[in-house]
Amino acid sequence: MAEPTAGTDRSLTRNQGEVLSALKGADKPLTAYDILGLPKIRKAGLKAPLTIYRALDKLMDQGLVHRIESLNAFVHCDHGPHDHATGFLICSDCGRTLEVHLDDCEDHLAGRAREQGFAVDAVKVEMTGRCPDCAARQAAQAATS
Amino acid sequence: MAEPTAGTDRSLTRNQGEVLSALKGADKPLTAYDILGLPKIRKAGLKAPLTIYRALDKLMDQGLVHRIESLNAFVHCDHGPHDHATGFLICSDCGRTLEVHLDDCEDHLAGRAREQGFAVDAVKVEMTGRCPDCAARQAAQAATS
DNA sequence: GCGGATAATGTTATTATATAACGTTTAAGG
DNA sequence: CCTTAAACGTTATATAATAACATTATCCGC
Ligand SMILES: [Zn+2]
Ligand SMILES: [Zn+2]
Ligand SMILES: [Zn+2]
Ligand SMILES: [Zn+2]
Repeated sequence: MAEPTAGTDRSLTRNQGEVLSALKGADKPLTAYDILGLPKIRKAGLKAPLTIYRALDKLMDQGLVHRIESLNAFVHCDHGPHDHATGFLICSDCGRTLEVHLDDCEDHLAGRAREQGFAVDAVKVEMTGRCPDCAARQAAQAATS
Repeated sequence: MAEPTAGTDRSLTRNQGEVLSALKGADKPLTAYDILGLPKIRKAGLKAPLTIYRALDKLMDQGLVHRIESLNAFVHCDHGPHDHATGFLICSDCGRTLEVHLDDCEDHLAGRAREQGFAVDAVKVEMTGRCPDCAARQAAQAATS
């Protein structure tokens, strides 16, 4: 094997491709069991949870998929390959998420950790709230009442 | 009831007190089932998962306990009642965690969200790495070999 | 192409985490 | 005392993730 460096797009296996495609086709994060339940996935012959989890693990290794901890769900990465960490905005109303770059904020956070003698490997940021669409809808409903 | 404002220390029920005490006595985050398995907890008569989860929910409402999403575990809050968000440093070696204030970094993150039209309710930050003790131990072992 | 190594997959069972449903008890307030 | 809401007990169930082990596919040097 060409021993790809982290993040390289080594060609995907069939299972990995199916799972990635499923996530790309979704408009919000899917749990492993959500994916498992998709007709396309069943038709492709993927029928055990472990099959899904294994594919997800590899996709995450390659940075093509992220895990949203607070949802136990997975989402396709819509950024290019990124070295610095990203955060997620999670709409508690519609369930959709938005990935945002952290840039210098990551350094800020890691610095706070270093003050404590802590060597940081990975930073995860998840913010819950309302997306523009849902916020607008709520405002409209409030005006009506 | 005195209708306490968020974060006030309304007196705890027996179950809540037992669970909080268990978390205070631990040196790292415990899962609900970790708590359920503690002799003290069993002796106190708490024996169903739901009993633990209910107590944890109330304790989190009061800001006395935090949930670590990436561990599915819970930890006693060792800060005073805090309005701004906090983050957690998680040692991937020993499993211990350290709570850190986010202060202005929270504003920074929320600002990033607002740029996207997103109204943020809550910010969760979890950083994985090695704590000072484990980093030192690793360094010592590396020197020996 | 052959042979050995490595990675991916299939299959079944099991563990771990969390909630639903429903009835009972407890505590507060008029 | 009576009402009401919160907390609790109990059982069953839903959801999320991994263990164990056999099998197949792929890569690579020969
Ligand atoms: Zn990404
Ligand atoms: Zn929304
Ligand atoms: Zn805290
Ligand atoms: Zn440590």
